[in-house]
Amino acid sequence: MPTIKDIAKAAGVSPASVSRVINNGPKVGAKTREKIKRIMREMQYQPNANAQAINVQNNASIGIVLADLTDPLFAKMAHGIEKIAVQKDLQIFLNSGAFDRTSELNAIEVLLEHRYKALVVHSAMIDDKTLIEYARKIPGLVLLNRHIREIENRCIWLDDKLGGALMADHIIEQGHKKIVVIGVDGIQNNTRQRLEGIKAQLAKYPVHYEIEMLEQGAATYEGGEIAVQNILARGMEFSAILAYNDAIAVGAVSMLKAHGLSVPSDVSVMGFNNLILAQCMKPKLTTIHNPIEDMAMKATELALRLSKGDSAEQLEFRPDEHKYIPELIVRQSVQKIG
Amino acid sequence: MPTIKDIAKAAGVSPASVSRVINNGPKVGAKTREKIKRIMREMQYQPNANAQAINVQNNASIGIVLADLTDPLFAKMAHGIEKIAVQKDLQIFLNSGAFDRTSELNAIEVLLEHRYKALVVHSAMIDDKTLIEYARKIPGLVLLNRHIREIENRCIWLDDKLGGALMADHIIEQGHKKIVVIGVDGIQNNTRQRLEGIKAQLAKYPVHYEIEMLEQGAATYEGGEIAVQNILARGMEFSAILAYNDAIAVGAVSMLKAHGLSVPSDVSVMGFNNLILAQCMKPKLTTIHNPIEDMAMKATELALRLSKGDSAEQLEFRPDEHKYIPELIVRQSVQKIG
DNA sequence: TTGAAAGCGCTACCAT
DNA sequence: ATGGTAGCGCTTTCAA
Repeated sequence: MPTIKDIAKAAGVSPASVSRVINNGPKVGAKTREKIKRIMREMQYQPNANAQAINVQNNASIGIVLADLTDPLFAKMAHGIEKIAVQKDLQIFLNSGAFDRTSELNAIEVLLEHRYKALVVHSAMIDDKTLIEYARKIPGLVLLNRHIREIENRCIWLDDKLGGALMADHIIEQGHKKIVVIGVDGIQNNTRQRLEGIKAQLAKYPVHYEIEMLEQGAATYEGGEIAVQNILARGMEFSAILAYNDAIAVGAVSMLKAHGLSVPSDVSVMGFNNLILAQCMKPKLTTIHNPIEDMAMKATELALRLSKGDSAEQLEFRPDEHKYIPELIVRQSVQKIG
Repeated sequence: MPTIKDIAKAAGVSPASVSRVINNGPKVGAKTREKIKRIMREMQYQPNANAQAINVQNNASIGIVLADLTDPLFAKMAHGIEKIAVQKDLQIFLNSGAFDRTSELNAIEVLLEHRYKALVVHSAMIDDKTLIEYARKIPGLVLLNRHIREIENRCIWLDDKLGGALMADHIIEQGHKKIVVIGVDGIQNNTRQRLEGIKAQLAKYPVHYEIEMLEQGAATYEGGEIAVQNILARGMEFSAILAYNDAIAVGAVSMLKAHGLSVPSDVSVMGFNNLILAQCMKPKLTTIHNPIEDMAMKATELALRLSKGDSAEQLEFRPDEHKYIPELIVRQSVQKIG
């Protein structure tokens, strides 16, 4: 693999000139430039990005950490980030945390060791305190899909409380009084926020509601099946299920059917996120739209801006630009009762 | 940001010793080691991966290129690759090609510039010739989900012909004679292979079949909807649709319904890949299982092995270890007719 | 416009 | 067990 020196020698010039050509720098004569280019092509020269990175401060690419590659929401985030990257002609380097605290931390560390300056981090398992420290230490770090008050100017998040409220409102309007919420465990506070939103909203109505919270492991189809099995096994009474996401909702519907309960005539079910899944389901899933792709784009732009030197504090902080609004999507999985 | 020299100075030792400690090397006294470790912690030392990479030949991490982050099949690939990475305690760096030839090429180049030695490439848009050149040039490059005869010892692929044959067999057994195949355009030869498989299989039966091939853009839900619209607009007659993947199939089902045709009583539909989507659908989708996760794991292991110096030619090539077998999954979207 | 040379942060060899 | 030091491939002054 030829180095810059080999090229220089072959072209009869100095390494400095070759470097200038590589970087499209000025101060190289036209014919010299052409000659060097030709030789580079002939010798199949390939710059060594590591050597370049060691010299220049600035690693322009964007480093991203995603909690879980298997989450379908991931695809949307990745897509949003990618859009910005393509638009600005930047590279993205993705590291996955596999939904595990240690891996997530490791993913961040690796990116830091490679001296990425703009970091979009979607962490589900790292605690607030640690993330705050990171944020303080790394100017270009932005948290996607997470809200930590102390560093909220560095966060892009969904108004989960509102999301919960929207769910509650809809389900109340349809006359439901015995409600089961299926959340997920882990550090993620989306679950808690939404539950708060749900409860707060219920409290506004002058009726007594029974609400059960069920936190179980996986935010997946299988997770939804298991959750419903548990609910049924416990003999709970309920007419509605509010699921943490669409996949859980779909799994729940399937397990309900397996037990002879049909949706929405026997049980109403709501999902969250409004992924494709929700609209191909039968019955089509009533859910909450999550503008995660927009959020990802915003987070990327922010990370890029911050990494360019504008400190977060200098940027005026407008909460409405950081907090995104969920929306109720009414379809067919909720039915009016009593 | 402190360097190795700063640490050495602060600890009153030489950079060499610090380097040894960083790399858990031998030949450092216990107390010296502890002292250096302490100082590193105190000064928040963070190794510079670029500087490290410039010295050691070997970039142990795995570079991966994926054609499209938004393809749900992607999640499975990524997951498979990740499994191996975690197991071997290696980092993965992912670059996306956004389903565009130039981006895919660029993604590979960037990885090469960073001197990644093990490359798992899932390219949909780069032509055979270019990939062959890359494979020849880069010992650790493996192609995932693609079969190029000239370098098949460097490919991990699905037997798409068999996949097509399985579809054909099933649909024939159910008595269908007018069949529409929905493929996708682009360089991808999966479509062609499957079509070949379908046709070859049909030819074995002593009956006349009408088969229409429709290549349209997106391998998505929306793509499926559009395809069915086109089929209907052209006034084609058909009793069965064989879709390129589950998403298309689901979109097709939805559009059929919108036109008053129900599945499977009016039209039978088959998907491909057997993603979660296929089993939450109503009717549950009859489809072909694609063991893409296993394939991804295999590709990663192979890339790793090749990058370690065993040249591909030395490794005995056992086709059955490179060619994966699809499987028919019978559910509810295909019905027996006349 | 061009070249010489001093680093960038780290590793690894050779001494001690 | 430790230190000195010559690179790794590249960029970037500073001189010419």
